[in-house]
This record gives sequence, C-alpha cells and structure tokens, in this order.
Amino acid sequence: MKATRNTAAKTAVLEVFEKSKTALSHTEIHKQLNDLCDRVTIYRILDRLINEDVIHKISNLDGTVKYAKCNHAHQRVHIHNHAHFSCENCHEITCLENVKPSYIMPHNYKVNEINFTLSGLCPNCLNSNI
Amino acid sequence: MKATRNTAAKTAVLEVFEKSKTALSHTEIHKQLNDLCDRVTIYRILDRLINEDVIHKISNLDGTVKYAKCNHAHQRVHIHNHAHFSCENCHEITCLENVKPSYIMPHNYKVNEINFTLSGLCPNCLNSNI
DNA sequence: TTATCAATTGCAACATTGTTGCGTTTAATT
DNA sequence: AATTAAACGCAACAATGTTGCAATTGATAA
Repeated sequence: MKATRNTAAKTAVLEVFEKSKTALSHTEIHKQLNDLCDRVTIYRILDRLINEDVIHKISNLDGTVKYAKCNHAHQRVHIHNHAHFSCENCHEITCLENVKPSYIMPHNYKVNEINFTLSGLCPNCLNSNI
Repeated sequence: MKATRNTAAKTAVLEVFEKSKTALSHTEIHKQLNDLCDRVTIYRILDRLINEDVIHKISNLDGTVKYAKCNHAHQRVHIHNHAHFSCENCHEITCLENVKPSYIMPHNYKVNEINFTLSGLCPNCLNSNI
C-alpha cells in the first residue's frame, strides 16, 4: 500500500465534509473550496479518501454521484450497508445509519457491496409542503 | 398527459430491450441500433418510455446509468421495489425480481421510490473464477 | 384519402462530469 | 539539508447528457 500524505487540499476537503450534514457532490465541494485547488485534484483526493475508507460514494437514482464521511463508530470491518435517503425536493442526500435492509438472495451470487437508496421527501420538505 | 406516438426509432429501441436479458446503457442501445437514429433521439425515447412505465432507470454504484424493461406481471400500481444485481467482473446488471428488501424507516420521511442494488459476482463470473 | 397539427426527429451547439499525461511542487523521511 | 515519491496544476481529451430550432412524420378528423 502506498503512503498517503496530508496536504493542504486534502485537509480542506475533509473540513468541508466535517461541516456538512449531508452528502456532497464533487461540484459542491469544488464551490466550497473556492479555487483553493484544481478540479482534478479534488477528484484525486476523493479517490484517495475512498481507498482510505474515510468517505464513501453514493450514486443516486438520477445518476448523480455524491460522497459522505464514513461513520466507523461500531465496526471493525467496514461495510457500507446502511441506507441513504435522497430528497426529491431539495436533492439533499443523507445517510440513514440505522436503516439496514434485510433480504434473501438466490444462492450462486456473491454479494460484496450493497447500495440501498430511498427517495421521496425528507422531514424538512415534508413539513414545508403542508 | 400528452399523446405519445409509435415511431420507427421507438419500436427499434423496444426490440433491443426485448432481446436483452440484462439492463442496457444508452451507449449500448446506441451501438445496437447502428445509427438508425440520432443519439439525442435515444435519450428522448428513454425519457418517454420511463414516463410510460415501460422501462425503468437503474443507477449503479460506479455512477453508470442503465435501463431495463419493467415486468408488470403482478402489479396494478407499478413500483420498482425489486433489487438489481451489478456484476463487478462483467458489468452486467440484471433485475432480481424476487429479491425485495424489508426495512424500517424513521417516521417523518415519505418514501416514494427505492433503489436497491447489490454488487459482487454474478453466477456466470463466479463459476469461471474457480 | 387528404389535410391538419402536435409529437418526434436530426443537427448543431453547449454543459457537465470524469480521466490522463506530464512537468513541477511539496510532504515526509533519512 | 538532501532525497524522493506522493501530490499538484495545467492542458487536453472523452463520455454523457441537455437545449433550441427547423424539418419531418404519425395519428386524427374532415
């Protein structure tokens, strides 16, 4: 495994994640960093953070991709088997750490990873719609 | 609701879906149609078919988007709550019509749609890996 | 059958998202 | 302080998806 370094850009990206309660797209991160570093650099930092298991990638029903900090609190071996909620109104994506699907697979499949995304209205938008 | 028409391009796209056992990307459809129609037209046909509930959209963990025919056999009200399997080796996506997750949501969320994708090795690739 | 008209298409142009190569800079180590 | 590989910026490119508009065409009614 290659050694990874702590650079100004990487630290800044981590701070953005720290501040955010919801998952972020590459574009959202880029805007928040305000040209502190190049667009390409952010892609590379995101790749590295995924490899380091610091963040995880979420792909939404509409094809958009977002990233969120991992919550390692209770797991040694880290599997992202929690659900995500994607609001159709405000387009925010949040992790539902406690929602875990149960399911029965046919044998002869080997499951390595699961992606469980629910979409609809989040509590905020549900309230303001009444 | 607008009236929709049966055009040569739409019919051709439907035939491609009919022949395929797995979900298809826009690019895959485009190649199979062999310049029968424009790239943009395919995007528009896919949009229409989704609105008509003839196909559904599947977005994969890696951010790729595919489409598959809906199987309406048993449902009046059509909800795509079945799972999809995405093979990490051959990148084929198949519908697992019978795999339905059960889960418990926090109240104050309104769930309209779910996207449940499992990835790993499909039966084909699992066998050839032994 | 023909006229009508909105749905559909093709084309061109553009926007967004993600990738790659390469020379330069920089963090961590000796 | 010297070393060196990781990380960076820049430029160029590829893939994917969108929009506007004029031309075409499928479905309907006359």
